[in-house]
Amino acid sequence: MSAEIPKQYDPSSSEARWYAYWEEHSYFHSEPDEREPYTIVIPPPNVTGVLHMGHMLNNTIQDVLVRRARMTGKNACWVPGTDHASIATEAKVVQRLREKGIKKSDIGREKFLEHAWEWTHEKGGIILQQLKKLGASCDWKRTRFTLEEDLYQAVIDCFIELYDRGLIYRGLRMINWDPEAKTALSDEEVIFKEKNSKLYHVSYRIKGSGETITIATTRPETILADTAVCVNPNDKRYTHLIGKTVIIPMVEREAPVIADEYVEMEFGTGALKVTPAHDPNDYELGLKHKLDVIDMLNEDATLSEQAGFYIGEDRFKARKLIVKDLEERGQLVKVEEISNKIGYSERTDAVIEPRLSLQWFLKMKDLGGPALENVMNDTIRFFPPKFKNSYRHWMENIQDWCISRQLWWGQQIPAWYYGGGHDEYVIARTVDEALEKARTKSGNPALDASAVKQDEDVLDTWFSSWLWPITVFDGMKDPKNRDISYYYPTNDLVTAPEIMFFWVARMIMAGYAFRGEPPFRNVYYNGIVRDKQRRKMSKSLGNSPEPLELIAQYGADGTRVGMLFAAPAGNDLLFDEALCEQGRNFSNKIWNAFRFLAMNMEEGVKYTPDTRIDENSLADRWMQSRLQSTIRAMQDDYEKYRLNEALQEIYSLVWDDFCDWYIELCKADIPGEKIPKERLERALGFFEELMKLLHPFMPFITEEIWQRIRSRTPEQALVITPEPEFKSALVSDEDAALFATLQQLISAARNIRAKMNIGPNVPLTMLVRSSSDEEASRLLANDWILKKLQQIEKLEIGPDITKPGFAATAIVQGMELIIPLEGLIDLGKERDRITKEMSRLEGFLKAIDGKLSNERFVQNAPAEVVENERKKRADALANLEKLKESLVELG
RNA sequence: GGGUGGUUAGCUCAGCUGGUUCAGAGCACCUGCCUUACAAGCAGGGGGUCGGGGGUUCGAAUCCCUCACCACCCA
Repeated sequence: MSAEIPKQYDPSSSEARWYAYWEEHSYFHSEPDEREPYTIVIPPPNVTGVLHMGHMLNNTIQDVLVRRARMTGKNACWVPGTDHASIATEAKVVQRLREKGIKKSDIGREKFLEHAWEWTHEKGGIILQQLKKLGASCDWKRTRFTLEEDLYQAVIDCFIELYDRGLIYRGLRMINWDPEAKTALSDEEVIFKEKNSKLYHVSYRIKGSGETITIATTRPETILADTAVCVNPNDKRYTHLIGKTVIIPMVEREAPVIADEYVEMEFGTGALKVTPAHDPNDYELGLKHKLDVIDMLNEDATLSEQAGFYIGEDRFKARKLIVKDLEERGQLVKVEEISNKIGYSERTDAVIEPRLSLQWFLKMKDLGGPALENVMNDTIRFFPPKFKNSYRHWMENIQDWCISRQLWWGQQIPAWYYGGGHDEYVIARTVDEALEKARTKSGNPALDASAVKQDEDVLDTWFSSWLWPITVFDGMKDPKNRDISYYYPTNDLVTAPEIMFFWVARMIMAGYAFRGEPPFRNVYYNGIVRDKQRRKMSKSLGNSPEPLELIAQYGADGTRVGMLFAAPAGNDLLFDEALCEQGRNFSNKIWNAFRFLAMNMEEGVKYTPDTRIDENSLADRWMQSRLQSTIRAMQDDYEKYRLNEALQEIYSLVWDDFCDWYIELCKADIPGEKIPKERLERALGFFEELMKLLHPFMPFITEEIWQRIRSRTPEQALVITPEPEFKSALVSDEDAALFATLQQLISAARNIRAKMNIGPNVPLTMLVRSSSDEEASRLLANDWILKKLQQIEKLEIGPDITKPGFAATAIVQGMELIIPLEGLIDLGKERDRITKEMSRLEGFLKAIDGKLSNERFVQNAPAEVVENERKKRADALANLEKLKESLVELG
């Protein structure tokens, strides 16, 4: 097995092979059993989407959690799936049809949906295939889609249930209108962006006097729908005008001047035009002051008949036109440059138009109660907890949720109209049921099927994905089934903070509303992936690397490590390919560690990795102790969801401790000879433990090596191997300290070599003046470690070492390391080195003396602290003395 | 405008309830090395008055106030 192992690790072949092997043996599939469940539901990506960096990070984290849970003996179940992304998908289908010259309205609902399904089947699920490349250990047999039959029905059931509870109503309200997609949006789907705008000052005539009042507006075209002018009652400038009548420019309509404290006196002119149909605040004012409502916009944001002017023109065109006309009429006072926030559609990026519209709403107040309480009391924990604040803020100011969308791609609202009246509808699953209900409600038994017509609109996609943790286990259809009883509540949810309100909050509401239990126990918010300039990575900016190319270049393991290295929970990730490179380098390091051990195997000999150490070897005891401390630290990190720190722990254990020290000490004494069998087996034993700890982060290379170390049955695959147990008895601080002393002596010797230009192969004399005989004997008992890692011709350790005149010295743990420099050595350099060290110590001493000479410190600080300062002082003084001597001896 | 979080080495960050050389890690950088696996490597090294100011305390990166700046969320 020794000869053919390549010098560089090639991830491509092993990744495909091991993923296929895992799938073939169904390691990722879960069925309820007597074990404790561990469940994650994936945040469903858009069915027609492709993998981007955000998905990479999000799913890497989930995979680490799931794989780790699987290795701690839990019945791990990670449910994958996609959502139908109502607006985004419909927009794409509409566009595709347009390219073929087909208009949505021409082909009708049924045909349109055929096209949508076609598109979905064509593009759908690609993203899930991409996740496999990343190594995601999802239970693919459980893959769900929010628009498949069962989940469709679940959403309808949910709607009906909430309607029956009196939580859903149909109402005329101010909503966010997307004129591009021609649909209503929820508040959460509106993105506010800071823009440079113009503030137009327009003067309105006061009826029956020569006076005018000047208002300021950013949307002058809406003047056409003004029905009042409002001032602050405390504003002395305008008091005399309150109750008077103004003439609205252009349309010459009369409207009252009203007073309301809502108006900010400082903004603009302090006088506000009121357009109840086209601004949410104005709408509220309109209700309060019983103003007329004039709707001047069509659904595509062109001006309607109601406007009176510019009919049929786009709103932005109309804006230009009215500004010109006002100017000509002398009513445009001035134009000011300002910056303000403008709402855009999250999906189509169209400027949102506030619009009065008849829509379906869900009352949020009652649903929000338990959802708020159980996050605040940590029944559901947030990582990092700082997000609890914004969650609370949102929850406490929650508005009713507009759940209807003027789209076809989605669950059609189960409302049936039998007349034009506001109240003439029924809620029903089928046309027959609707008819029956309609007959009862209308008192007209003669109604026939042609008289009832289902609502054309569909429900917000989030109105299906808020049920996701329930519906993936068919918990709406069959609330007591085996799966939902076993897997629900799920354990962890991993998602981006951006969708905390869209999705997380609503899932929590649904969880309590339909199951009386939270949907999950913990929410881990991963950061947003940004580029080095902190810009969010996006397709449109073109600043995002292609995920699959990263995987091809650095391997899935390398890419995962690269992402996680930079991803503390809740902090944004500044992605840099160099991190993936580091991950790839780590893969290669592991590979070569294995390669080295494999090269030391004798042909035809069977090696059995051994986790029992050689009790007589300090190196073994130290490595064991380090391993155990790391196991403990990683457990702690996992509990706190500090995955990047867990990764750092194992990275450092593998690279710094195992490769740089342990393997070095394992090497055969004579170059070219093989490592003795038992020693090699112990190294392999450690190596196996490391592979277990590393597996959740780097699943592929660890499985590859695991399977190469010995041949395994499918039951012995690493993916289902229990992670190492922590055994506190095996942690030895004493061994760790002794080994650390030896490491420092070696480092000090290397330092001297480097400073003095002494090559690594030049044999040295090492003299160590210890503080006691015991210390000397402890070190001497392990002198092989020094000799193994340094070319030493003579080694002496003891309290009575005498120092030759020409020698370099270093202080290690209060001991003096002396290296005689009889050869060609630069005395000046050594003198510089010592002088530098002395001045460092003097500075240190000065700080301590400052403390100790402060009487109040000595009196008030705890005795141990004072004592410790005294000891530090004594140590520093002693070290300084030794260095002084050395300096004298150098002449 | 309201809220939240942040400002520590060139970059990204850790540093919990003040006191162990507590000023750290990784990357980058500099120097020297193809030393029995790995140059995608090995060894060694330099670098920060912890955003400014003030306060509490014997003692502050850590607690309080204030200012500046940045980011995010909400209106």
